[in-house]
Amino acid sequence: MKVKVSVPKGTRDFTPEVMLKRKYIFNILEKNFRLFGYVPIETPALENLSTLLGKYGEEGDKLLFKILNSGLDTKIENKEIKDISNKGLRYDLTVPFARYVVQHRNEITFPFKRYQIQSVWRADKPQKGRYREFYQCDIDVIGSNSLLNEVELILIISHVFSELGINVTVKLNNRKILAGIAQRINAPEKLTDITIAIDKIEKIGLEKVKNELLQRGLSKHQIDELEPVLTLEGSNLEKTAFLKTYLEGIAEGEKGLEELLFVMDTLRETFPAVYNLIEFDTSLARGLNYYTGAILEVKANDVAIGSICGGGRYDNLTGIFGMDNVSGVGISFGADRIYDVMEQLDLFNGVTDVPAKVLFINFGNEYLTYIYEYSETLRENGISSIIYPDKVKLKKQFDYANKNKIPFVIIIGENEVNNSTVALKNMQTGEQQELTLLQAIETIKNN
RNA sequence: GUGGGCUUAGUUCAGUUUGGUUAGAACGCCAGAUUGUGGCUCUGGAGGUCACCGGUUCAAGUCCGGUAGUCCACCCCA
Repeated sequence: MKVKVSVPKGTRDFTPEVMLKRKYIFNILEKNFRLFGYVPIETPALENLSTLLGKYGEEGDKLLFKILNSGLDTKIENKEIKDISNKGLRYDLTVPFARYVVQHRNEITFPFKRYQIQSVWRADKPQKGRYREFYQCDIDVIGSNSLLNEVELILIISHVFSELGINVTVKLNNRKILAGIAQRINAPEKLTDITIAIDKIEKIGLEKVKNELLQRGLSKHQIDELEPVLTLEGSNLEKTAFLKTYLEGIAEGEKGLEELLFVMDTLRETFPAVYNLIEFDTSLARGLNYYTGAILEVKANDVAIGSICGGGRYDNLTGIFGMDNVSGVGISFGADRIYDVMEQLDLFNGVTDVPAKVLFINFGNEYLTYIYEYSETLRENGISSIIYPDKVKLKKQFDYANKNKIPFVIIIGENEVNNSTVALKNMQTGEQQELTLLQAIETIKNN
């Protein structure tokens, strides 16, 4: 009987072909994280609901996957959520990390630089570039207020995406600037409404944003005062020059601008090429409400997809768990979206791995001792090798090499045994040579 | 959470407009031509309860309703 099988909505299987490409991305990320001295940790897929709830805003709470308590009756009627569920799947890696830091505070030497590459889950409605289970690759520095951490994160972004071959723009802003703007128009309590509305300026245009602001309770006068910010254009320096005047006398706003300028100036003076990726964008808001300072988002220049990396500074995330005065800053690379971007731009061309470099043809057990010995020698030389397990017709064995993109086939039969050689066939060119094992190894290595 | 499109062989899709005998193609798969040499070619073969459940009808892949999945937009977000 035939059974219909499938994976749950919004989740995916990864085939070997896809996994080899994903590994390529993860390897580049991890290599760069290590080069900057970040160390790995992992946390459980499950967290206590009390750890997760209330950290991501109202919207985030709704998107949390909650796990039923074990030992429940099979029928649940009229139960409050707190009665039936006290655990949930992690929604991101930052909040579990804050929990980790608080819990392990006595073992950690600050500033603590960690990276974490694990999947997260959101009960979102899936669509393009949006999955219910996806990987985040986070790096955070916790226990340091220095803005040099922000500088370093942007430097890492630049390294990673240049190595991957993706042209990006790093959009930069600061929550304190946004707060200052809200204060400037006498609507500090409307900060969230303002940021949600101005975030859409590029998408829906000035007039519609003004309408939305009216609906969200701002006065005509306040909106007029806000308008120069909404229409702000020009170079980073022109924008910051405007805000310097606009935010004059508003302490929080001035502080935010000062932080932003420090990050930008440092990069301009030391890494001009990296600075050129940066765009100061007053409309960048970011939804997660634990951010307090710098916020940033990375967009791919050549593909229309949501942000592929984002993050910022959070001054008091550990405070929620009872550990005050520990500031953190971090970013999260969205591996699945990076994959989609690279696939669309055809950037995997020639970079992906093959299952093995060499396939040994099986002519029967009488040649097995040679095959085993030779394949071990290849492996000692770092050359991955497969022995075809069945003695079947050559066509099938060659087909296997083709389909798995294995570049070389080694044939050992009666002739080769008599001559103490191997027949090495290059599957791309079709060229076949009778060589000693050492010569064969050299040929494979040089290819 | 709101709105829309789609679902037919392993895959990509025709067929649905106008209901009518036995649902097609390409690619892929298997076997042979070719028992120590793959990609090309030729020959043959397997593979479908037309997503599921129900309704209308003498008759449903085709019309109607529901469910699920999937894709897209909005909301929000990686």
